[in-house]
Amino acid sequence: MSKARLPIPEPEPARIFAALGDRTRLSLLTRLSDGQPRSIAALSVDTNLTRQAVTKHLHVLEEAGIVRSTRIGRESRFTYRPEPIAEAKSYLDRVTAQWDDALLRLKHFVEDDPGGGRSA
Amino acid sequence: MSKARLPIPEPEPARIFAALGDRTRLSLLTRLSDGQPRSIAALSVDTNLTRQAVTKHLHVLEEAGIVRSTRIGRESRFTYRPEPIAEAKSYLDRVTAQWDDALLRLKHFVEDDPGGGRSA
DNA sequence: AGAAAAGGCAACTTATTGGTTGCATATCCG
DNA sequence: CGGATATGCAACCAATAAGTTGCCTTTTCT
Repeated sequence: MSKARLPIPEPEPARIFAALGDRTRLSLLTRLSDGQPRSIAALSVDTNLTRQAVTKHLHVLEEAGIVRSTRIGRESRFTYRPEPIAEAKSYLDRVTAQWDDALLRLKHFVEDDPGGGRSA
Repeated sequence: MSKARLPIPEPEPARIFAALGDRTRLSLLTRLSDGQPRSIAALSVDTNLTRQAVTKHLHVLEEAGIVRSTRIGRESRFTYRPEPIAEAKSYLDRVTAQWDDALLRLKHFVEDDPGGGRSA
């Protein structure tokens, strides 16, 4: 039994965040998140970078699972995939939840113990 | 009138995401997000990295505004700051919102035009 | 067929990152 | 005071990232 090949490697949060950690890639992301597939050429206009630079950024996004590429004729179309962004949000939600939980505990501690716990 | 100095540079989303794009820093973040300030030494135990490596990661988090450091006696305490994480979530929410919006438009388009818009 | 359009691939350069070691400084404590 | 604790600072190193240029292949379109 060989391990089933995953079509998409399900990248960990760190890889997703790293892919988002660049202005150019965030810009590409916001353009693609309207659901419209776009070619590299289309994504390269309105940028001062070369087509190859844009290509590299798109590959970074693709390896993070944030976009998918499909070759159609002579062009390759990049399409937004929502799952990794959802995973990133979920991760941040857990961080926030732990923080909120800590605040709540502190509040209860103070309220339930007006003396602040000091025995003196 | 000189521009008022911001105590914290209010980093852009890309910088925040970049700071989150590393396993070690995510690990430090989850430890600090319980609200407890910790010294560098305390954050360096349970890691195979050197203290200086941890220090560098903490500085990256600090420059992204995610933690704040305060020197107390001979040690510097790092404390979690929730604002940048909230900003990151808000950014991802906007991406998701645009995506959802696009899906909704598509749904309406299909429902309002059962012929798919093809005149032939 | 032949030019134009869209990409892929590879080599190369520069800057940044992640990590290390060594040493100096500041505190705390008995 | 003097040792242990906690950190800061600087130099240095290897790997990766960001971006470029040059060239070759595949499609389209007329």
